Amino acid sequence: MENTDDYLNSLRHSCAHLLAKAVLELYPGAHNAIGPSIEQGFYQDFDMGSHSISESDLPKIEAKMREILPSWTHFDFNEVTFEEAKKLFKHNPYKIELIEEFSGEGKKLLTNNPGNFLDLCKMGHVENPSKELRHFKLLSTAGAYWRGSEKNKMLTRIYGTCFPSQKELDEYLVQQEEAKKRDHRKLGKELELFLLSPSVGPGFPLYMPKGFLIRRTIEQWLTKEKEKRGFQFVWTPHVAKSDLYKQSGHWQKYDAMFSPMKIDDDEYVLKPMNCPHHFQIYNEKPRSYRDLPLRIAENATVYRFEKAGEVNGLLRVRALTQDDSHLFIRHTQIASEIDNILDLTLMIYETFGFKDFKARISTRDPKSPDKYMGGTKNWDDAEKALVDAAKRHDLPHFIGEGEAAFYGPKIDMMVKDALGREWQLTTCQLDFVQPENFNLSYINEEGKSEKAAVLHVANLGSFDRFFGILIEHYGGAFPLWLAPVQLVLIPIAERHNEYVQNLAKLLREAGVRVEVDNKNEPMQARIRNNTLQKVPYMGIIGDKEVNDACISVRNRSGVETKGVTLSVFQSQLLEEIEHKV
RNA sequence: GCCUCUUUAGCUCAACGGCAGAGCAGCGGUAUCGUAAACCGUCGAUGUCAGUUCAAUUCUGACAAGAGGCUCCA
Repeated sequence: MENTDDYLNSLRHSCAHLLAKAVLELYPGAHNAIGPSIEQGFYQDFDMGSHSISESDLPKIEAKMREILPSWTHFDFNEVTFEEAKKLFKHNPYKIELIEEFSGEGKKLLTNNPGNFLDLCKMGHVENPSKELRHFKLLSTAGAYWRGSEKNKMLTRIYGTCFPSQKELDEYLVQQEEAKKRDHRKLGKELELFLLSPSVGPGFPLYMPKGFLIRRTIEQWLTKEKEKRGFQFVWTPHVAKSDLYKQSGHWQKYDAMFSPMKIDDDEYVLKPMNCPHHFQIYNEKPRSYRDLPLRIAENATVYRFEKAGEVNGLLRVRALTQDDSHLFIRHTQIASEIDNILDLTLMIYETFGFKDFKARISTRDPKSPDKYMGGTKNWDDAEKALVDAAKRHDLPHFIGEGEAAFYGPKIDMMVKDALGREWQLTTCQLDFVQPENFNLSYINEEGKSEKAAVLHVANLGSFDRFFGILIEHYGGAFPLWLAPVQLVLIPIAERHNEYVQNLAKLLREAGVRVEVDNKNEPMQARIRNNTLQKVPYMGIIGDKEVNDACISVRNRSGVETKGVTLSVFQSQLLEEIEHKV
């Protein structure tokens, strides 16, 4: 596995060099910046000088690459000195910046040359590009800031991919096309789940009846599961005084708040998070150690000023509803509470059949320890607690060094959408700072006041993003317990209507979401329509069913079961709903 | 916010510097049918605002909305 990954990386990194050469030949004056191999292919950044390129130029560039390729029989490597390197790349300001940086870090400076194109480069190439690099395709262009910083110049990035064989390349491209069909924005429209209306505003999704039914079903189920685990639910308003966020520090540190508004003589904001509200509830009376852990939960809508270019379907919105909770705990309870949170999270993921996820544990940046508040001992313990918890739960995890918030480390679950982009769902953050800011304390066994620790937890993350991911995960074919319409009854002819209506009433009373499709269309058309709507079950009713008091069942995959007894059918449905499969 | 691209009917797509065309959906009929599309009729559109032009949906610009992307560092 390791070896094939290495080879794929070499292949793609080599291909990025080929792309650089082709673009530089076609567009004199352009400079290549960096061109790494990435998970699904590679990219190469360019400063295009006075030129600009778009996706319509890709075929031309690809043709140039194929023209150059036969002359690339091997890469020549050389180690060069700082002075040599600066001389060799004097025309390219990006390479010069890299040379100076690498040299400053004491790294070796390496160049490669496949024959006619000298580039600064780390190692990792194929042996014979002319033979191995044949199965590539340029995919898209994009703007990308030099080194990812908005302060730098925006470069032109070209994305492409490369595989060892044409078959693998073709399979990848087909798979990408298939993935687009699962896009939650497309399915959301086709299945009438949610709406993004320009009149309401970008990032402010509206849930249609079917979408809201699914969301509410998840919400009700999760609320029950949390109550079983000792969470107490609250409700807090969507607007609060700015001063509240000044006290929490968000006003100073958090950049996604909407502009404040004035009410009477005070300044108010739409709430971007619920923590300070829940802290008010905690502080409403003196707390005893016997009250802890105190678990306050809220399915709370918050408002965040996400950048216009970042807003994306349901995955990044400006009005989102978190399944938020704040756990007020003693420091000795950290490990066990994190265990409980991970247990619940894994139970949720298992219920929905999520398998491809990993945990990211965000820790301090060892280079700048002064950035963090809360005491070294606390941090050491907390980071260890998170890693230990991940290990205890056999979670695939990695450390995000330097990614912790200033107030504490955290553990997040990362999942991928249909197009392979990674999103954070679950988050569990330890916090030692807000207890200081808000004096969140309790009286211990000895009658003395101690500071609580706070765990900020959102198990789904937000209902919105989770729903978006869920739509793509199921490709719109929701399991029975979530399906907005669980069963459609299709009478073959008008004379079967009465039987069907009675049956619908019966099943509805038993708790099944059932509809009757008696539109003036042939049965085949109605089967097709409901299949396209991904209704889990259709019940076909004709003379035979009416006479035998039974039902003919067809599922959305086309599997038919004829002559099913009504009582058997009903209990099968109810059982499937109960088991959430 | 920035880069590139996109915007024609509810949906999917066509055409064109000179009357905007179809399928599906909707609506009105006819047909009442055995497991993924019955038939006939009918309604309906060039994102917004400017500019160029005899003429703009088409060309140009601004705005709006949408898509992909913005360190998985030589």
